[in-house]
Amino acid sequence: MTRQKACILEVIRSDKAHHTADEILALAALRLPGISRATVYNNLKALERDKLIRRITAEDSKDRYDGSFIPHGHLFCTMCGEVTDFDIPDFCGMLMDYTDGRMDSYELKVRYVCKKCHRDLNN
Amino acid sequence: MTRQKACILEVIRSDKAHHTADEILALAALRLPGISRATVYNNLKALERDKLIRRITAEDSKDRYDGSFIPHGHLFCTMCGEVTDFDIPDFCGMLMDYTDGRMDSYELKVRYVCKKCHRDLNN
DNA sequence: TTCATTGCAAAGGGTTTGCAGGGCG
DNA sequence: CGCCCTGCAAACCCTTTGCAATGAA
Repeated sequence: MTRQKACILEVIRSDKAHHTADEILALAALRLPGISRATVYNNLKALERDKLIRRITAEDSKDRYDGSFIPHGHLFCTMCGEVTDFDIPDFCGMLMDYTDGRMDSYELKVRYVCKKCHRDLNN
Repeated sequence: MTRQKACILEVIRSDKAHHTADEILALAALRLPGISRATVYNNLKALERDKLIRRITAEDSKDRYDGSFIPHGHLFCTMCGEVTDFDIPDFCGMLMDYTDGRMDSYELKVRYVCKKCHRDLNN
């Protein structure tokens, strides 16, 4: 665990946002000026492999990183863009059953209309 | 609807596999020799916009395309990269319940080790 | 005719890699 | 001494774009 790796992990964990590699580089550079892009990518890969962070493949082809180790999905409101965490009790267990225990991880995105926007629609 | 566009759509629909743009180019070229990479990408984008195909953002950064309209998730083998359709009975209904009927669509990716790769691991 | 579409090649953009220098056991 | 990590730059690879030629309506 080098200073760089610790810093990158800290950056990802200290913020609920799901940052891109580039954003992580910029944030890490505030504390460790001179940290290089390659180091960020190296460590993101290593941290993901060690299950300390999760990679989210977004729509725009830039990967994003999530420091939460608790599996959960995301609700995307198609009207206001709000993103909410989303949990189905024992969804992991269900997927484990479906894959005969061969599941590694999952990613669930649900596009919907949030309560507030739905209410606004009916006014 | 040009010959090229029809051919690309036909290639995607005539096969359950989730092909990459490159594979689609190769398959389309069997029928329309000389079809260009740019044309394939142009049409994939147009077809996705018109909801005639679905784009799947895979782990390896190559996008894949799916001609099926029926909602379903995808299993990604972390070893061989194969992508398979995946259906949880009434998953849509379940998400509808969770969102009070406000769900629009969902995307479910499950990383796992496929049967074949799992068998190979144990030999 | 008219204008979107094609095909070619070059550019783009995120990610990965080769390699020399450095840090730590 | 050995090994892994860093940082830099160049390479990679998939995808997009600029532009002249083509073809569908």
